[in-house]
Amino acid sequence: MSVKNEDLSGPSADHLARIEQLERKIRAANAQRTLYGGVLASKLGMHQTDLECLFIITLGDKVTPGKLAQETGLTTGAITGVVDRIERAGYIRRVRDTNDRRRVFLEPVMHRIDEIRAINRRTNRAWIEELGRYSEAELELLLDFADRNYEAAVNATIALRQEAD
Amino acid sequence: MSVKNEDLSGPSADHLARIEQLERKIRAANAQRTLYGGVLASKLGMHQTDLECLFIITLGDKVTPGKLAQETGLTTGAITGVVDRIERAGYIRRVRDTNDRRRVFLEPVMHRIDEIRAINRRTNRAWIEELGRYSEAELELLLDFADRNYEAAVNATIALRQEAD
DNA sequence: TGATGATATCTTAGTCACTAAGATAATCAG
DNA sequence: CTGATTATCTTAGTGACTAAGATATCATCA
Repeated sequence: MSVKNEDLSGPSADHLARIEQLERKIRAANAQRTLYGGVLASKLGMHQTDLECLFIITLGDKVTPGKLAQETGLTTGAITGVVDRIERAGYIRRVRDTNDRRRVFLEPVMHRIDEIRAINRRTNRAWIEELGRYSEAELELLLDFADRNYEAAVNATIALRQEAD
Repeated sequence: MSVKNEDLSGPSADHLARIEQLERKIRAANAQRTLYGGVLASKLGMHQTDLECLFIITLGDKVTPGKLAQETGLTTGAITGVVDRIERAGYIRRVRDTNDRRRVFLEPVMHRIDEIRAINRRTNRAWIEELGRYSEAELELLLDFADRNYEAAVNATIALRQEAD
């Protein structure tokens, strides 16, 4: 990331306004993506939470119910229900860990998950094309930004949890 | 946005891999921001949905319960409950539209909302600082990207809704 | 003006995903 | 072996949500 500072008095008011605008736009985009997730879930006959959990399962390696609970902030009891429904729908399988038989791995059933990906590719065709037009350098900036945004969110969550009530 | 295409055979495999990586990171950041919203909401003694609705109310101008229902995808019945709770907590006031007395404007109580913003500023101090280091050109790119992402999400949602079941 | 349909919000009844607490079972430490 | 810890599941109860309909206001037009 390049650094610029026209003067030493910190960001200008105009600059600050743009930053706030950026935050609002990101939140608006997030909200819209969340809405899309809800529509997609109901189209698939599943709950939004379940679809989000399924996404986490497909991202991570050897995800367990406990890890799902951590990452989503849901209780382990709720996760049992989530996993039950996703498994019954055929998107994952529970596989006992042979090393530690208390644990369960949530193994994605890829050919079923590809069905969902196919829908996403179809409805996001134009967007994927737009992304393809970004240069390597631009993608680099966006990737770095997304990374920082993620880290900032993690840190903000930790900070908030630690604040005295 | 600049356009680059090293060859005419479309994006390279490497380029495509980066795009997918970008999408995953954005989703991960979103999920983490959502989680933060949940923690913040519970800290404030409110529901996550209510906090999200409050955000929409503060963004838009003269937001009505009906518009809230549209933007969130919730039923008007659910929105009545949301608005009841936010109003009872003192963050908004119901104000009847004098022109069309069926309608209700949800008027944010700014000094109460500033309390929430103060928390966000506190927990996101480092992130805000990081944002301040981006150049105007970089911010421009990020803003444009967020815009496109939002539009793409809107279009994807419409496309998905229109697909035959 | 008065009747008809459309629109905005609220109400009601019922459902089910969620939480909190605890049960179960496996692992680990001494 | 014994007690403490960890991972998952179970159970009971709650309340946010949906679906359907009530209520009130507005718009249209004969």
